[in-house]
Amino acid sequence: MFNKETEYALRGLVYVQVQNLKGLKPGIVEISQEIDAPLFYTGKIMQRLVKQGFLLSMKGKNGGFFFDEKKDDLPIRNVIQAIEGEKTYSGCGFGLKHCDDLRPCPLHEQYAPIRNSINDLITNNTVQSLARAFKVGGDLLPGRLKS
Amino acid sequence: MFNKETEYALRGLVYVQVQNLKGLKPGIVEISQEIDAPLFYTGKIMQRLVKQGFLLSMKGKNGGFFFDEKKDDLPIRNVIQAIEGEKTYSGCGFGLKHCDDLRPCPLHEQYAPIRNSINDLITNNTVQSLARAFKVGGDLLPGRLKS
DNA sequence: CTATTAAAAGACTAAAAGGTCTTTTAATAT
DNA sequence: ATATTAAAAGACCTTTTAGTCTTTTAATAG
Repeated sequence: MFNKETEYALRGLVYVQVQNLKGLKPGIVEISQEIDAPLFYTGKIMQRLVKQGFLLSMKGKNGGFFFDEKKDDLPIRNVIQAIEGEKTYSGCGFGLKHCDDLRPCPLHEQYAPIRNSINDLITNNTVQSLARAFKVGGDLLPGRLKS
Repeated sequence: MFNKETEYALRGLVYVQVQNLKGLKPGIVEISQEIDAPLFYTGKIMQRLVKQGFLLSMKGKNGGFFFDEKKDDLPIRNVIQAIEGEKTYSGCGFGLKHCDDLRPCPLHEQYAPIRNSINDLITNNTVQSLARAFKVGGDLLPGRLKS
């Protein structure tokens, strides 16, 4: 569904938020292990996300990644778009530039509602709501974010 | 939705079938122009499709690509799978290896029905049904397969 | 103040996807 | 038979995605 970078980014962000809820600021080594992603690649990705303003980080002892609690919840759509670009889930299912309700490609009628559902899904789910969803029965199952 | 090769393959196959219905066997130059794809890349892709048995071709004068009318209609799923592999539209939306109804990832409940719809779409639509769908009001609109 | 810790920066490599081009093979019209 | 046409084969190139690693910067605990 998503490319690798997006996958790692989403899993990383959700893991950070899960730990933040416990008052912890995880670092790259911990994050990469828990989300089952390559160490250095995870580092690069998390750093890009900080530069893009999705979350904060601190260097040095007791450093790590964390969310600014004053900010609104972060829809995963924002992350996906920042990584994969504007085109995501807006194009024609058949790859035609000109395809709409007036001049539909043969797949349009069937694909349009699917595309809408995907858009709803990535708009309505946030890093925070997903992190909360991992707490089934009040406790986070270990290793759940591993691929 | 699909990668470039799959897009070109599907558009190419539908174009061939549209022309076949008119008793014609288009060649690579014509196909690549009509589906708005790179000439040599289109050639390579069409040739792979022939080697995989999806359609037939003839060399030399009056040569070109065409479908074996004795064969069943070709679901686009078969083409997609041959190009993109088995994994297509079967994985977890969140990229987790272990994600099912029993141990769902936070997106599972929302993504599962979408994935099912996509699977239905690619199973039920065939190259032949799409080619017929392009004939709106009995006549094929020109340039409709251009991207 | 300094050793340690951990993120930031950025150079580099590998693999896959996307695309180009030339040469060879085969069909057929003349 | 042969010139012409068009697919087949396959070598190459470019870009993007994925991943690795080293060096630098900054925070803080002692």
